[in-house]
Amino acid sequence: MRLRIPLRMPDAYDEEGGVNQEKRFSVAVQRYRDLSAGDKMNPFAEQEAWEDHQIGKATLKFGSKNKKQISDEYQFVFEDQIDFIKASVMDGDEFDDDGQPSALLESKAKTALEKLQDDRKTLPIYTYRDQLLEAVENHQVLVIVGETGSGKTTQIPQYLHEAGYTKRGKIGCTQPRRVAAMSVAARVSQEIGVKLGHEVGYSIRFEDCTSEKTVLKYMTDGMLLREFLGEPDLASYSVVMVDEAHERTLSTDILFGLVKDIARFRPDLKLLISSATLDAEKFSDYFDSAPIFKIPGRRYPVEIHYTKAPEADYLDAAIVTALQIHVTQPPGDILVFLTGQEEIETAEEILKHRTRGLGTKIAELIICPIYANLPTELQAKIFEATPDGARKVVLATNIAETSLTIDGIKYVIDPGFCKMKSYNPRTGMESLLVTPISKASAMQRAGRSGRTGPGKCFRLYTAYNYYNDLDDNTVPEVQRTNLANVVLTLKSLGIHDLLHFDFMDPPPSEALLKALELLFALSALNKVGELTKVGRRMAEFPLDPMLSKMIVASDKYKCSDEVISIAAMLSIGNSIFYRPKDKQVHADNARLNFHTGNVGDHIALLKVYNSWKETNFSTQWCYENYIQVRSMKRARDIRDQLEGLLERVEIELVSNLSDYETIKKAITSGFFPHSAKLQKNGSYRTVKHPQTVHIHPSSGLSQVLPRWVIYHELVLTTKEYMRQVTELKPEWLVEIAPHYYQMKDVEDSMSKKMPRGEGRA
DNA sequence: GAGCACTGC
Repeated sequence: MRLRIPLRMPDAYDEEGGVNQEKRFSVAVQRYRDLSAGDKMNPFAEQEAWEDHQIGKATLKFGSKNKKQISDEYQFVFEDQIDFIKASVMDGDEFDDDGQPSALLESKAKTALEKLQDDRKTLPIYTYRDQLLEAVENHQVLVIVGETGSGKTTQIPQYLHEAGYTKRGKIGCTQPRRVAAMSVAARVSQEIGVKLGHEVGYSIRFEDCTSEKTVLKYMTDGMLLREFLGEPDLASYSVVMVDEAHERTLSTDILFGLVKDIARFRPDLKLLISSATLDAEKFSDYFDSAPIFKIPGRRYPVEIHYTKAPEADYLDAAIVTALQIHVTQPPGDILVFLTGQEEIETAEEILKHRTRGLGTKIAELIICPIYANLPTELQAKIFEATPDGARKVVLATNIAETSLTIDGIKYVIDPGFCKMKSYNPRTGMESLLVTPISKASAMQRAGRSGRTGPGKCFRLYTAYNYYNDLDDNTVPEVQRTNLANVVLTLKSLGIHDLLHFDFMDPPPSEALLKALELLFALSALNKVGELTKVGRRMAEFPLDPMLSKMIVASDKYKCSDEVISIAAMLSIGNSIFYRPKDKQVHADNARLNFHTGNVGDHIALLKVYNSWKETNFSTQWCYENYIQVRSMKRARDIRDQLEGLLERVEIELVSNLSDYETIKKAITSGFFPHSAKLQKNGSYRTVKHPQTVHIHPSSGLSQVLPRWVIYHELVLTTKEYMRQVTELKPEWLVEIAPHYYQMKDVEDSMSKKMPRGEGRA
């Protein structure tokens, strides 16, 4: 694949300054000019063909005589406008029946409502309202292809409501993201003129904004999956719409199999599968040749530019292209897709350095990094309006592909890579790899430049690369993840033959078998693969099975209070400690405070949580200890939810902070399959499926090297690492999991040969 | 003595 040559260091430009830069620009401009002037290849052809295809199909099927004029001021954004959500809720209050509405307020509300109703009629989908209702009437399952801006998400549930479908039950509409579920529900409640949470509501984790009255329910796909557990036939729903199905989230894929199944014995249930991409045929095939209903979108044209030859270093090419756009192109902000935090920081430094070298020769370039782990207050910068005469360049991860929308972007630079998680079921190891993106993803990125006006996308790869090297679609998550939790969920829905579960794209059978094997080891399944009582209790928790088992076991060890805190901290992953480049020593010292006594990483996490709690959840405390506030708040939410669930599985909330050993035994009850033993050379060997691993350097035990450890997870980075490690007494393994370990597994043959100074902490 | 794409329950 592509080679990365070392970046030219900024120093190299010190002496030559602007002159050199100008040379570079003209060369870079030429690269594109050659292409766009060339007659062999039309850089817009792909986009045009695609749009023709989209509009052509709709025209063909339904005729174009009623097609509405596209309105230029149309720019309603569905997703992730946190500011928008807040505004919407405040607008919604205008319709509140809060006692004594003034005459002025009433007339204002009426006008606003009328305007909203007028707006609804300008949406592309409005033209197809009657045909759509007819299609839903005549078919149980319908695949809907609708571009962003078609209005499908807000309008289809309303049309069905108006047509009377809510008399027989709720209409549920799933979204892959929480913010989308909230903001769409807010918008629809405004359009109908009801208070959010009454007739129109949303349901996401930690927040159920619905009531008895609710008939239009927007929700995350994961939330509908949890609802299946309490209502396996979805009896309270008359319609289920799975929106953004092309994103193929893990939950969406599981929902597909489940709704397809219940549709067979519930002929009254209507199913809408809504996707924004060209692979509608695949969805149709999966749902027994369901008809496809196409609705044209509404967006601005985007010019696509490719490089003439492959770029050896995409980061350098991206920086050059950004500067080139800045000096040659009309006003409009730039969005650059990079793979991760480190790359973004590097790009930021180089860009700053190069523009500084140019002095006043060019307009101001405002550089805005954005990635999920960037502290919230720094993220806000990308939403600030660009001052006149200046230009903004946003350096983003994939977060900007679907999760957030930035106004004013006119240019997109797409190097063609992203970081993707993969899972090896044989070793149980996860890794994050820089991988070429798919064509679908490239289209999505390009579209980010055409939201508020015509845009341009510069792809840092060739047209040949695009057509021949990129996959059509991203490998669905279900095929590259640990399935332990999926299998537990399906088992608790009474689905036994998982190897024949009707997945649209089946995961490797090895991954399913690995999950089954684990659940059996955890005593969640019996020998014939049925859920045990332990398994049913575990399924109540929205956690990975080993964490759930650890909580169930904490009942016996009388330390559920501590264990749910540890589970919450572990389940938020690797983003608790904040380690800025310029204060690494301080950050590391702060972290060491929680490791005194070599208690292990699990107990250290417990100490972090409890210390924060003692400060009454102080933000300041987090800053002082280099801890991410957002992660801690999330841990608190999860912990609260887990505490609520304890009652459901009849576990008493008991605290036993004085005895770390019992806490560690509870942890071992869930994580005994993850045990490892120290080798002579300081590495470890996993006990059950032997492989060589190491304690991650961020662990409090990385210098201590206990003889026996249990670990939370294995990750493959530069080495095979165990992340989150705690010391273990080998006899616990036989005591806690006699079905899994025998004495010979845990006999300590190396006690005589232990290196000096190492061994038990 | 390393490295944290992005969601979701």
